[in-house]
Amino acid sequence: MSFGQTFKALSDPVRREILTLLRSGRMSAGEIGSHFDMTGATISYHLSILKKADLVHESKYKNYIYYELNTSVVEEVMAWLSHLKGGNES
Amino acid sequence: MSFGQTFKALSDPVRREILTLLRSGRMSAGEIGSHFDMTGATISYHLSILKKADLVHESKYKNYIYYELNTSVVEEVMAWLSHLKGGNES
DNA sequence: AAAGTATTTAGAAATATTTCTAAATAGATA
DNA sequence: TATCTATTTAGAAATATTTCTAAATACTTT
Repeated sequence: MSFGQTFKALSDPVRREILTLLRSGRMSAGEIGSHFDMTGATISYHLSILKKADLVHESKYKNYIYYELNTSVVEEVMAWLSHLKGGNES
Repeated sequence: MSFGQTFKALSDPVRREILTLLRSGRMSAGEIGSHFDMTGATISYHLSILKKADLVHESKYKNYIYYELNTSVVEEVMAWLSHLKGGNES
């Protein structure tokens, strides 16, 4: 995991909204796309960025690809931020 | 404050390193720049991004401009991330 | 006031990001 | 098997980001 990749993934409003949608559970690519006024190809691009940043995991079922939040990376980012404001250890 | 701006600011490695430097206290622009193999103009550009994201504050003394971390925005970002992984309230 | 030091601003070049359309892939159903 | 549905990939256009050099600003010291 690289923080650069993770923060870059988090820097786009569409991707943050996708993550927010996934708070309530796994969702297929198409279902995610239906919340946005964009082509499926664009949504797929954003999902690939989130996947590379390991912020989501995918699983296949029938015709669909389901995405779900990976909270462990979210926690790593929080730990980095916590260290930042944490004071002057090490 | 906009999360987009904040995450974008955090997505660059130079800017994350500047913030890490500022963990140990305020520092002048030149002192910050001396830690990088880049022109002062480039460092100034990065500082302006951090400033716009409200991640740092500046104060002037004599010839120098000092920068320091603004931890309150760091906390707002952490709160957003916490909400993300937090489960399904609201 | 003149010269020096610290920092920013302007403008340009190289690179990266975001979006689209069109085509490709993969799996499901008729 | 042929076709339909869901999703991704490729390629291109528009926009944004990062870096540099050169010049401008601002404050200090001589």
